[in-house]
Amino acid sequence: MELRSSRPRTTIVTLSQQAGVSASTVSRALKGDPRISLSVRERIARLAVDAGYMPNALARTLSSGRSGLLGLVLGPSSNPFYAMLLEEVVAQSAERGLRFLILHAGSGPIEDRTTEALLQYQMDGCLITSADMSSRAAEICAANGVPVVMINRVPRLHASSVSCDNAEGGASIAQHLLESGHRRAAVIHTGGASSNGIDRERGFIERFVTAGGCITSTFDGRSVYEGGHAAGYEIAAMAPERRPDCVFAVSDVIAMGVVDALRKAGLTVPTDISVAGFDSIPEAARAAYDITSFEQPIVAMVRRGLDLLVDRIAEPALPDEAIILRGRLIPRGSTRRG
Amino acid sequence: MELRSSRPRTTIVTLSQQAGVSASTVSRALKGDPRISLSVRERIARLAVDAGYMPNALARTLSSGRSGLLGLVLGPSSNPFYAMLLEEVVAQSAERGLRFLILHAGSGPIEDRTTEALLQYQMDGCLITSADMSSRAAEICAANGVPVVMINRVPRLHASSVSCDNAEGGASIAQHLLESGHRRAAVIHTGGASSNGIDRERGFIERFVTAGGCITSTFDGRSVYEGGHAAGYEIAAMAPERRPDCVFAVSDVIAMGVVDALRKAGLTVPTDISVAGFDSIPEAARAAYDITSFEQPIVAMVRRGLDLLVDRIAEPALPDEAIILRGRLIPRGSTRRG
DNA sequence: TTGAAAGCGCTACCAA
DNA sequence: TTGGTAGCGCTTTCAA
Repeated sequence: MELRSSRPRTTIVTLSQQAGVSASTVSRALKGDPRISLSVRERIARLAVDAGYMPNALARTLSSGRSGLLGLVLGPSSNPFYAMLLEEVVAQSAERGLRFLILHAGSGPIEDRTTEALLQYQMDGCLITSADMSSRAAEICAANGVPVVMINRVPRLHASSVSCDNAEGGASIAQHLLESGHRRAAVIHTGGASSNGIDRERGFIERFVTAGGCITSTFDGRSVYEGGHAAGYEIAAMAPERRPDCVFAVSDVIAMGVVDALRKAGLTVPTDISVAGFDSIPEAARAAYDITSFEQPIVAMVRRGLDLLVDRIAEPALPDEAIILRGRLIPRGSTRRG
Repeated sequence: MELRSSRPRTTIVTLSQQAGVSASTVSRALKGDPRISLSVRERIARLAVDAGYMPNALARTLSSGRSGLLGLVLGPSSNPFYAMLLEEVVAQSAERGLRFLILHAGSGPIEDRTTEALLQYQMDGCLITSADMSSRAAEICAANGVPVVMINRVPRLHASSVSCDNAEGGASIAQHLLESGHRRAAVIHTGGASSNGIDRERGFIERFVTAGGCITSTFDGRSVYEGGHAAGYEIAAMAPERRPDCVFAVSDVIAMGVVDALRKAGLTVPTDISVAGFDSIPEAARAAYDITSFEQPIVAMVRRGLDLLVDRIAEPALPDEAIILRGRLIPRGSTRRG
């Protein structure tokens, strides 16, 4: 029964005995209830510090119904964008006193088993930052009345979301390329059903074509460097007169693959061909790549995402909400100017 | 009191009423206790499934003393090595049914507040995968009898650890460079107190110098790309006759910065100068960099780390243990041959 | 201003 | 093979 070998932890009862008051008084005193006289409050606070008292969050959950625990589903952190998202989420949740349980990290699907296991921990809510593969988890959460918020993904059902204006982002890139004289574009999409990728592609194509450009070809970049690399090779292999004069990849990791492949095939970026990406991750911004991109406002996205979640935990009846934040075009050296 | 708006969750009591048995019987039946007759066990199992019953892990904790929760401290995931470690930890812990609470992610120090808050969740153990900045957290865990295991870091106190043979890794790199005719090396370390970085540097220098090479200079790479980049520039700016013929960076991210800086300064890698890193992250292995490196056996490291942790949770009296795994030199194109 | 008591959902001990 | 009972540590009425 007594599993922890060290001395039994100080509990609220220990304290109440030491203080010569009841447990309820200690409970109230510790959370600063003004009904408890100041002197008693102070005395108990002192005792608690001396004893190194630490309330048992799990026991509290049982009686209060709130665990203070949130679930986190993270996309493949091999994409630095998700790694950034992770750090931002952790940093901001530390400030707010929110705790995250890791539900999943990576590109694979989330097993029902995992989701259910986590539900057993009475998560108050769930944050999903993943472009794909998380519908089922969201479903399970929704079915159990656990609020779900998605960052960087527009949900198909039962969830609120925060994303940047992907279509507008794609359009900005198109605009930028058009204005600098490009007319023939290749697009590298993700292949998957990610709403992000689709919106970016759609926004790009619409604007580019409307303004008189043409799309010469599209490729499946599978959201990874290697996918972009393969597409880049194919593009480089095209006859010069049939080759596009610019490439739009729906994410920076893909764009990095494209750039490397084009260079290896002997083409110069942007002289021979321009390349643009999306996300504006630091890796793609470095001088070696210097890729024109569309920056997602990560800090604000995370802030609003946590807002949505906290609000819905406090008031479960709130309707789903979809927040779209404006991103920012960042022209860099990978796209030829005027 | 009733916070969740939806129907009250099915509990063990609900089930026991439906089944017409006691709660204890349900509890035992559900965990397959052979003392309960098979027929009853099956009937209850069916009922549980029908009702969508999900045990409350928190309540279980309260009575059993085990939360099934582990704490995770993650290094800066801007370094892909940590991102890989994260995914591997999550994947393997899913298989083992372990749950992780995020204690920290990033390069900053962990605030005591955070550690303490997490302790309130009665974590059974804590996994630290970070080269630095986590001593205090480990202390607090140790003081509360929570087993700590560190991956990729050798602890100074109260913790078990798994790491690869960093000194041997540095030595292998040195050996490789020596055998291919290099004699003048620059070393880029992390500057910090990370035992990893220090061991790698020490192992490298010892072997290199012993075999007749010389260390021309050392730089502080601060564990980041930019640090390597700055060092690379300084190296490129040296007079050719004073310049080293090879560079050893204690991590691949640093090495990538070095390569980019050298190239930008007009030098060719490896013709003019060779560069080697450590970790063998995919980003540095790509054709654009193709950096010779020393691979850490991540899968095995995580496996053994979880082993250590699980063992110590079951048996807290086990002594601390330090496991060192062998890594593997991977020669690539960034170092000149013979 | 404080205390007593009930109960959150589950486990584990002791009986039967 | 099963049931009853007593907690685990905390919160929260209801009384005093």
